[in-house]
Amino acid sequence: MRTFSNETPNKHGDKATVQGWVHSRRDHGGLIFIDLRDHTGLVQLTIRPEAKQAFHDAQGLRDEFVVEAVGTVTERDEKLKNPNISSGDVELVVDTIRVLNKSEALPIQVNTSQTINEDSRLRYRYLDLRRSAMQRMLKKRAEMYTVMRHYMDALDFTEITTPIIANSSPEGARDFLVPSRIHKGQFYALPQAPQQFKQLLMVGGVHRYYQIAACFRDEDPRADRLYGEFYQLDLEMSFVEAGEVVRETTEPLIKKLVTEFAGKKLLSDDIPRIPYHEAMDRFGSDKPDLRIGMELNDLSTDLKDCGFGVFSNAIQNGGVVKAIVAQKLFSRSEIDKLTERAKADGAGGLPYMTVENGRAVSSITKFFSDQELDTIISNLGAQDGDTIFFGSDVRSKVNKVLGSLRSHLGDVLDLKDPSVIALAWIIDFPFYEMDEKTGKLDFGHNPFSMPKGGLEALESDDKLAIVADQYDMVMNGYEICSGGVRNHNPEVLYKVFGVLGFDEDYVESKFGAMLNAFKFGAPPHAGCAFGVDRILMELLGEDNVREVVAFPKNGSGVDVMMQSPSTVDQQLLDELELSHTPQNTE
RNA sequence: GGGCUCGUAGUGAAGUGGUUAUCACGCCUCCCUGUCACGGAGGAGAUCGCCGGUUCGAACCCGGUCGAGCCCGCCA
Repeated sequence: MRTFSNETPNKHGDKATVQGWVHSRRDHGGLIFIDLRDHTGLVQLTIRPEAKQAFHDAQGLRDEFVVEAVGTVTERDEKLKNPNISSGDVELVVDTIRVLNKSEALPIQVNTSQTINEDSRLRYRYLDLRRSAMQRMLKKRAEMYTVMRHYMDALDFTEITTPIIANSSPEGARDFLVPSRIHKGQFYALPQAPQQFKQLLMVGGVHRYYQIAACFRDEDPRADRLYGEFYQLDLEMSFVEAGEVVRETTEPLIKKLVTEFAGKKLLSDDIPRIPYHEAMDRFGSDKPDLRIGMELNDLSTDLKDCGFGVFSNAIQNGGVVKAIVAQKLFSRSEIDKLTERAKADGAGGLPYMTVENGRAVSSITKFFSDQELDTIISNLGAQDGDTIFFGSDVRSKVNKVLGSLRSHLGDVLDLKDPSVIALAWIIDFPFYEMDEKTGKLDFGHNPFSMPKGGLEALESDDKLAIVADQYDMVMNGYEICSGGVRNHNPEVLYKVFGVLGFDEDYVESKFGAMLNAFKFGAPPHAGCAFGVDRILMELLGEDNVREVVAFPKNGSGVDVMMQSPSTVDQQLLDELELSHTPQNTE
């Protein structure tokens, strides 16, 4: 029993039984219309007074009552057809109606197009999910999973689930801990990623592994980052090099998702590989949105002797002067707002020039020679009607400020075409990075990646020059995939941690299983993991990941519907020998 | 932990110092035989997040607090 689905069209004169929710009721006194909704959409029920009992019953119906109606499918008169719903050519003239369940007045309306506060939507997510947009989203996620599974299966990948109750890992994000009842004082942890398990599968002779894996991280969320748990298409391959993962396995899949699954256009069919440092220099970001032009240009050489102290001093102190060109003249107040943003990112200010009649116009042009001004315009290729924004400081700060400004201007100038997907690989990440505050060396990215050059590279003096055999994919400014050629050599793994001052005992205590495994014939292997929530968000044109998840936590890590986290029974705490300091007990 | 923005009937919004806080949707009652966001008449529903202060007078100004969203930190 179902409503009017596209697969089984109902014809004029058919008897039909339909079940669903009352989407809206239009009571004309002597004639009642009900829009009945189920997962396939809407159908109009027409209840005439001749069907005496049904008419009486229909008068008592309210929004979101669950009902079953029996009647006759009837072709509507031409002028009564409703092109807005798929079953709009017909209606069900009802004989009998049965209320399967009633509904109280709703806290949030299902049949409305007005925006509803996210807090209310999440509190009543089961009502929110009844809305067609959310139904569509759930279907699309399932469809995406199917595309992924078919693709991986066809490439001889084996789907293997790895433990959810696992071990705390010392590097990376904050863990969710799970206390052990049997082993007092000890803890499991929910995995941040199946990283170690999948590498152990490679050692275990699994040729190609994948799973759509739940990952758990206790870090503060963002619009593009869920709190607590998220899903990755996690894959790993043995006896391969980077190219086989990147070109032969993941690129065809992601292109298929962009074009066939999402119906969007690729900015370019060839997916560029951009070294990390080049990305930072050109875009001020390691996850650039390539739909936006406006690359960062280095003017340090041209302006090192200029009369503008802010610039020349920055350059003399080892910094840089860079600029981006926006194709718009901004108002004073717009400039002020942009300046505020730049300052929030750490800039001292936001110098700018406009281009009018081929000449630079600005309150600061007086500090520059005519030749310098001409050089600025010609090197940037700036045209009349453009605004040039400058950044001057140490390279990393200029990149950050102008990179952030570039992305923002991409929104302001409407340069992010939602029908276009721009992909890029960012490669050659620094293996180690210097913490600017503490001056200490730390991992730049994934410590399990193979350093390019292996043991030899690790012994070089310039640790910051060591590059990881690692590749991240960027989609429209979001990191959607991270992968690498793994370090399968125990000697190199000891050394990787040794550079940071960790001795062999430490490495063995934290990664003993993997180290041991690598001593028994670990095959070379490589892989990656796609963030499926983020991919779905971008492919569905959403700007918040919570929109593509059935039951997300809110921005404070709270499930306002289920009211988790929550306190637990004392007995449970006693069994685990856990105690806690009570918060104010109201 | 920090910054910015916000908090007004069930929902979404208006109201920037002055009688009884406005509107739309929803809800309740009545009328209505072709609507599809049906229409019409009437009605109920708000301690303006909470606490304190300034003022003759506060939804509005100030301080604090709680909650939400976005961002920074954080996210190998």
